[in-house]
Amino acid sequence: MRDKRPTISDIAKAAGVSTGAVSYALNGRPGVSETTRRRVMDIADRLGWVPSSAARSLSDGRANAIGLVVDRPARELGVEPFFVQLIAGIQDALADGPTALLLQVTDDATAELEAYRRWWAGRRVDGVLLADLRADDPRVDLVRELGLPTVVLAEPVLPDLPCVWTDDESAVAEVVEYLVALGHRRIVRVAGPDTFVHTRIRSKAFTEAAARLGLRDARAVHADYSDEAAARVTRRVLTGAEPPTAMVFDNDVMAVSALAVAHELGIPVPDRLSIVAWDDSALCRLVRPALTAVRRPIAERGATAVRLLLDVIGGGEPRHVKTSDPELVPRSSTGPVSDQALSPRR
Amino acid sequence: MRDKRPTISDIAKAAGVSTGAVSYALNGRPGVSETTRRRVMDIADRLGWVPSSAARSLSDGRANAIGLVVDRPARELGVEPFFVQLIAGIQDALADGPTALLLQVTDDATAELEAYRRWWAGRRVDGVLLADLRADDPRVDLVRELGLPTVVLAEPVLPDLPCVWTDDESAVAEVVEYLVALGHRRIVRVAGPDTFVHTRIRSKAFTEAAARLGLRDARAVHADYSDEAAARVTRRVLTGAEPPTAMVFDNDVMAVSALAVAHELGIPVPDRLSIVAWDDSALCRLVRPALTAVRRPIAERGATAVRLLLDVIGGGEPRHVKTSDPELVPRSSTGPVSDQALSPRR
DNA sequence: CCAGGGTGCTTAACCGATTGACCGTCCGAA
DNA sequence: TTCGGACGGTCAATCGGTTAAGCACCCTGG
Repeated sequence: MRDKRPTISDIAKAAGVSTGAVSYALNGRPGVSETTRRRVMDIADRLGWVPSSAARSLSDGRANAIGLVVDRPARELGVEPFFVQLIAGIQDALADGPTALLLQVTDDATAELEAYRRWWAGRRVDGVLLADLRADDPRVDLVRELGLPTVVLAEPVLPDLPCVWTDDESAVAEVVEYLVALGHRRIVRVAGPDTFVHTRIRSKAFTEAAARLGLRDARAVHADYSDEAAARVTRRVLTGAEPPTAMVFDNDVMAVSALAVAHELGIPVPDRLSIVAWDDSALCRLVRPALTAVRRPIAERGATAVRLLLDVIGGGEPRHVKTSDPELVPRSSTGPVSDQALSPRR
Repeated sequence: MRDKRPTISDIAKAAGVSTGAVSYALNGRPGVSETTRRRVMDIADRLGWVPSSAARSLSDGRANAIGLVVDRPARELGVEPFFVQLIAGIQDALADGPTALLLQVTDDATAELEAYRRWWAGRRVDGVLLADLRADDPRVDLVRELGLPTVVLAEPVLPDLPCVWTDDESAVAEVVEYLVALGHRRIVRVAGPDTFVHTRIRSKAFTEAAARLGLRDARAVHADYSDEAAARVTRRVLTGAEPPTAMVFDNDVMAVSALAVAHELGIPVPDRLSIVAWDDSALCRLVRPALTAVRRPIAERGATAVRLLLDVIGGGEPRHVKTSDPELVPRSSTGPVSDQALSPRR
């Protein structure tokens, strides 16, 4: 069976006009009569014509695709719903346009840089999305150097690149206030790596909120988002001197992992330990006790980022956009401080 | 700043030869001297040249991309690690080639068909991967009609399309034997929708294994992979007459959901109920008790499928490929039947 | 000395679409 | 009657590669 994907010259032949006329007709540009336009469009429809993206790219210089590189070990990826939700949101914004999503999953920062370079030089994408911004992120320099249209999923820390962000700061404050209202004073935050911009921002907000509320025993420790690291850290914290009565985790996986550790140590949740997860997910809903979590509008963020990127690609001004605010979803893993938890055990 | 992405004509100018010569040189074809070739390649390197994928596609007819449509509601997606693992495997096989992955996430079967049509007609992809095969799947007819190179992630039920599959049948048998060895006789399987080919295959294997081992009380009920449906079904089954002592779930989310239900009903796991999950994941590892699960080589399957697809695109013969076998990973959610569980409560 | 055959390169057509330049035809106005 | 536009097209260049065909040049053998 021969390839029967029609081209405009097939249409031109069928309509008895030149390919130029067909192009004008199909793109709704002046230069052809209404009669001819209708005839051409009917034929195109009948033949199931779809413009060759390669040909179009070549002549108008647009790839009609945007790129996303997910730089995270596959194992971790499977667990965390973050990227999947992000991608769902991206697709939502892309759904009825001609633009496609090019995805690369890698576990190597150099490969990520290389991907951007290849995509841009090979004209495969018109722009890219940058997730998980780090301090002094080399990707930022790269996209600047390349002149590659970019939208960054991060707080507006870069003046020249458009950022799409969620107000984590106030959410952190809200969580701390919520815990304090429940009577907690010894709160430990298990943060992600300090290299991430959002980690620093949350840390700063955490420290400030603690100071404002007069908590002297609030502190942060770092882990790498994995359940193993979280388990290690949690065990150390809970078996150390002056164990906290509440812990806040920077993702859902670590929180669930901590839940298991508490279970092993015979520490009842929430009676002697309250747990809050960052990023809500089915994971949080499904475990027992179900986890209190901060739900961020991740899909919305992806969609917003795409719209902004398409705008920038189209020549729009780069600007920062804030999404709707995170929401604290209280479930069964948080509760008032019990007398038992407050009294130092001996 | 002007666009500085170089083309072969930039290279040609710099090297003092024609673009044709440059093309021969860069593609390792005869027709240029070794000296010229080296000079051209050095210049290309220095300029950071990458071939324009559009131009290449246009002249050789290859898009250098493959497509994957994920047709699943975003909510569900976030939970199940299946697709993410699949994508990770796909990327692995794609990593050092020129081929990219085009991803579409949708929750609408018609949109999926439309995507294949558009991608193929628009020459955006050279081939596609089909996941979650259903009985009488309309996608199969479509790819046949289009002549679109395809690899199906399913048991080899289609003679003309290459399939990449995992031996679920023997895994089902293994699970049943394992449970029977622990003393279980009343086993309920909570399956996915019967429209999926793999559901039917597992169901058949389950029935056969039960018959072979003389279980009269083995039965299957259907759910839709969601935690809600699983909770509903599990509650009904566990509170009904002759509740099972073991349940096997078709994915991890449903198994975790059942764990929560058992917890609520005060049914200890594994003392009075054993639970087995299909598809291992961090979810299974992190909950307490940790779930016994059947681990399938999902990433391997994705990688194998890609290699097969690239082969088919390159003109290779379509053939069926079996991946390595699933593996039963025993954890704490399964155990011997207790006397308590066997005695009908009254 | 010349035919024959590699080398090593250039030329030009081609892939499928877009688009500026150009060109008949017809109509209305002067 | 003739000139000027508007209308409705065609033509050809262009995007960045690939590749068949052609063409100098040099070496070799007879």
